[in-house]
Amino acid sequence: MSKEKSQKIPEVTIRRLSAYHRCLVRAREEGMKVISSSTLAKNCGVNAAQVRKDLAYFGKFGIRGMGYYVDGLFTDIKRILGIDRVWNMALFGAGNLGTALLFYKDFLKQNYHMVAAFDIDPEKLQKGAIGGVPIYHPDKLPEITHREKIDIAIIATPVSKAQGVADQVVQAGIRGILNFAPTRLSVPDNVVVKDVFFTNILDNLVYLLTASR
Amino acid sequence: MSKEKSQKIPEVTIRRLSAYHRCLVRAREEGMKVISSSTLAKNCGVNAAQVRKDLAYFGKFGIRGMGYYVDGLFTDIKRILGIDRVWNMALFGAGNLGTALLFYKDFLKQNYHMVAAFDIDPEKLQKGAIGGVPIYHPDKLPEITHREKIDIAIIATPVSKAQGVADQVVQAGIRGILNFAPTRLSVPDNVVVKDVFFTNILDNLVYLLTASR
DNA sequence: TAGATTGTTAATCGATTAACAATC
DNA sequence: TAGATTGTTAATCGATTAACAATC
Repeated sequence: MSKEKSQKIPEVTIRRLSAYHRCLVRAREEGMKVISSSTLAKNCGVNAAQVRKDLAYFGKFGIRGMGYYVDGLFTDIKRILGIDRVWNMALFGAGNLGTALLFYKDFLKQNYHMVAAFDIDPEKLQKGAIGGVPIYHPDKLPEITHREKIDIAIIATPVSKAQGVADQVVQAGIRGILNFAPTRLSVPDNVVVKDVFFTNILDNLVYLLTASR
Repeated sequence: MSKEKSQKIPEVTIRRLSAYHRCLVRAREEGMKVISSSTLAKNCGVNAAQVRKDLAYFGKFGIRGMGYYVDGLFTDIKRILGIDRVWNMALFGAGNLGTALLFYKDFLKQNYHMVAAFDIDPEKLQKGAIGGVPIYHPDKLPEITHREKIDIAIIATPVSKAQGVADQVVQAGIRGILNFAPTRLSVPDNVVVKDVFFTNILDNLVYLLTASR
């Protein structure tokens, strides 16, 4: 049973849903058939009422007195998040980080497919592919985007190139960007950007170490 | 002027402080001498009152009618975050992602020094170093931790090895962990862990694309 | 039925922001 | 002095959690 209520869903709820999903993968591997909100909460380090509240935004998934069917909840959360299908991704910038991402195995496990890489380095273009992913010159972006049905761009270029690439990506009709270049990208309202800034995360870690608790 | 009030500082405030810091780096490069809370806010995509509130947790840094000295605020934020010194890091797991991190240039720019890498692969140990960073067998962890004064462990091993490595790291006296292995680590209360889970971030992106706004 | 756990309400807690006196 | 912008208060908004009736 699921009625997606039209209501503002907090961003943190979505992040936690993703964490619950990860826990459920584990629970399935361990052969659990049913899980309670309190067990799920403990495994994810959150409050049990919060688990139930988060799920309540999207419907009723449990059985009173019993808990949640692991398989059922797993499927429902996938559907809620939109990860019950394949998402095609293209990498921009096949440097060290980019290359590592081309080889990254966890993407595939979760239905995230890396279908193309773009770089301007003639040597890399010469190779044709890295980690089994074909490399193209950015000139080919519009063509490849269409042919490979690219949904998401991963930007791993130097900062100096990132905004330009973002502009081209948006121009080609891609609406999702995962940005590793440590700079804020400006994009139209209908495009979604998620930043992964390693040094900001380290700053956060260091603050907690310095404030020492 | 700065009196660190003993008050609970929200985690989001620290994250924003890190973003302000990034903006100030840029402002300095552009030769700006003074910046107002509204300009800083606009550059970081937040509310101007929020910038002032965030700073107010730590003291008074501005001049009424004028704004903030770019250099002064830059220095103050570095001090608040604890990034006004060098932090030594060690990498665990020199696979694709790990190797990319060994070559990652932005760490150095921000006083994050990668001083050692640990791996069990004989071939890698044979090489002695990757990206200028010496590689050791984990057996040497206690010795190297002490000698190189390692503050932070970066875990980039497979999930199956991550908890074991975390245990060794904690045992060696390291109190900060940046974890790339997609699994929750259990550590003592006095140890700080920050997770970087690529697929969770993609899940989040995908939800927003699916919910389409 | 007795025991357990959900779904949901209401209370609490915390973060954001508008507004403005203070002051450069 | 007039104009500008801070630092801070108070109002608003939103998220977390305790509590419990509903119900398996």
